[in-house]
Amino acid sequence: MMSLNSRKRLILQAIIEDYINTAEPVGSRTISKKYLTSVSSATIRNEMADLEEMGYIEQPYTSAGRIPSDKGYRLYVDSIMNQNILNAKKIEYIKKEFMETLGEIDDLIKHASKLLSNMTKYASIAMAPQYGKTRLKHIQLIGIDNFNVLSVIVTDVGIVKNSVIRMEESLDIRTLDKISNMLNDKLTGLSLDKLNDLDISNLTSEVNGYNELLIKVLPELFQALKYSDKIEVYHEGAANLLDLPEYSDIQKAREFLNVLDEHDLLFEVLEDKSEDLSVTIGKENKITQLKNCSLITATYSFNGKVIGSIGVVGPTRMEYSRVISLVDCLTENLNDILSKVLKT
Amino acid sequence: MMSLNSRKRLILQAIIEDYINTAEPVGSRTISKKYLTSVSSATIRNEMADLEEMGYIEQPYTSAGRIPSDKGYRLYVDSIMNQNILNAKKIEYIKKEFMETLGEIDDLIKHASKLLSNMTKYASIAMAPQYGKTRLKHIQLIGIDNFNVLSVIVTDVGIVKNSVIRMEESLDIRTLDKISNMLNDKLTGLSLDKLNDLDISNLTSEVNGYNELLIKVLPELFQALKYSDKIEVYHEGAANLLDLPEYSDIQKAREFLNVLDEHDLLFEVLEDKSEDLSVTIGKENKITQLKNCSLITATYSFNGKVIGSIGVVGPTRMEYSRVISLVDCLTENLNDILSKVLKT
DNA sequence: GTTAGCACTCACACTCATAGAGTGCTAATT
DNA sequence: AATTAGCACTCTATGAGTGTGAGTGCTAAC
Repeated sequence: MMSLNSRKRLILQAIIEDYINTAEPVGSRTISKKYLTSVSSATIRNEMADLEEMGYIEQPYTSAGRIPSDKGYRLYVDSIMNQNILNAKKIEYIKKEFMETLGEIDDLIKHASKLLSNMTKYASIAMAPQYGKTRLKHIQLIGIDNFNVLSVIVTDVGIVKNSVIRMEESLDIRTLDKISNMLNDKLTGLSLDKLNDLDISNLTSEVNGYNELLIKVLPELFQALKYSDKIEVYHEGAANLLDLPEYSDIQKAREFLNVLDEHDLLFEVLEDKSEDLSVTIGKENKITQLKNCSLITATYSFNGKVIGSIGVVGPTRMEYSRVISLVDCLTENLNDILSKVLKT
Repeated sequence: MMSLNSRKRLILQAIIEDYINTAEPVGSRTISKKYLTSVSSATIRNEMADLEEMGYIEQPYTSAGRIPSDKGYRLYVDSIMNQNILNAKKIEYIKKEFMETLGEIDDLIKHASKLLSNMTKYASIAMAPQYGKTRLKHIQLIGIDNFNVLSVIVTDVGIVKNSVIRMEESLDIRTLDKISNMLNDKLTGLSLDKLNDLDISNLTSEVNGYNELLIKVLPELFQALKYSDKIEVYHEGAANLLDLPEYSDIQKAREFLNVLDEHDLLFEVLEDKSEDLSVTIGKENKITQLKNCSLITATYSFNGKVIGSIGVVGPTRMEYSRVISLVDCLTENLNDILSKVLKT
């Protein structure tokens, strides 16, 4: 019976790591010379034939070396590879970068994304906080002048969209405050998603005479909130991938870049990640255009609640160990900063 | 004496337009067959030799056809090409797309950028409104809870950054209103750029006891405003360019994509455009990495004041006429919407 | 001033041979 | 029974050599 004994695992590891470095199919001689010097290439060949039969490696064409299959990478990531230990300098660097970022969460995430692509040399993708899942903390209507009202919505993770509402009738400060207070009373603590489903008419009874604001304007505002969640997806460092031989074929490069420009697809990819850190390899991806790619994503949270995710996209021939440790360290810092910045 | 007679101009036009379509050097026979059927190829050859001597066209190598030089394109754009007339459907389409956009200016610009790259099939770049040049209309401090103050800054073109400020000391609503009012009195009408240079200490005398807010927090806030102007540069449709033969060389593609990821560079490019509509061809670009590209940009304004710009980047072999008319139509609509949405 | 004719140039596509890396199998070795 | 040496075989990548065709510049005729 053919089993995945420890030598086979060593060989698989050797193949994967060599392939990750060189992007060239790995031959038996290379392994016997560079990795398992005590064994002859003939022996390695036999083992490789077995590994191929088991589906962990494949041959691009007859009499070429072997390259890892998605299944091979999966085994590697799950139980073969060594954990990469980030050196202190890098950790320090990440910390420092984060400390220097000022501004809102959005900026923080953008910065993190840029940092990630710079450090990994792959592309990074990120979604801004999904406010839908956060709770309303404060809503305030502010009169700017006679006919313009500014609405500001604050959630437990910070500020969200806010917009200027143009009114037909003029409202004085006193009235606006009154309405604000009423809205705060009724709505604070609700998740923004719920605001959408809310029956506004319940509220109107209490503040009569300002129907325009309540019935026409607010629902629109809430709708805009929902919409804005979807478009806040970024990517950075796409150009990095063009250096890799995987994308020396323009056609492939183009296909990949197209995915990055489709915010809907990216959103889909990032949205359904619930684990802390997730590795998706090649065909495991639901998105067809990403079947040649691997994704390493992590979620970031606030108040114990996941509010978004960020990650790295690259070819399946990715430096998993290195990237995982980077993503891990980065999100740790990110979460840290978030909890500090947003602390109530 | 060699002069740029009207036949030479026709030939130059033929060369440029054929080259724009095919990306292949254009030969004398092609021109005599497709464009100037009444003249023989030999004559065309003579004229082409002249055009080359004058610097309007060049030969990639001996005995190849001719391609336009930057100088040739320049002449073409300035005084040869026919103005493209957009068909009604396209105009309608642009109008419709704009009508359906809701949300803030930023979203509007992003949408416009996307629209532009989709319609032109080149890449588009855009900068969000430069608030620095706009005037403060309203500033408001809102207490969210005991230790968090939300500051909102409204300008004459809409909303800008606003941020939650965490305070050491608790401030009640009354106090915040008092400070808000004071700030409004003093600051309304100033351009945001000026806020930075402002001597805060002037203000403190009037509201004693709240030094933390005024001296420590506000300057930081203003600083953040300045910073945020720079990073709001987008690009869309980079992948479009990969379809062009100009970028079949990965190296070139990579170089170009890098520029797009460098927000500082893009900012620089977009910032110094003051004309209504500007065409920059090849080496006319200051940015070295764009010396092979042409740029067609336009500014958008509000209240007669230019607040940002948006444009198209592509190879020098660009469909100038078509793109110019699109950019023109688009910014016209954009300005239109802006003036309606923001009308006070 | 224009055109036909012609020799010349050069990139590109194509073929073909060779080298080299790697395999799988068999037989010998441990 | 597991390992290894040896060998024939396969397939790609590389580079040289060749032919083709588009295009030119020049000259001489119209």
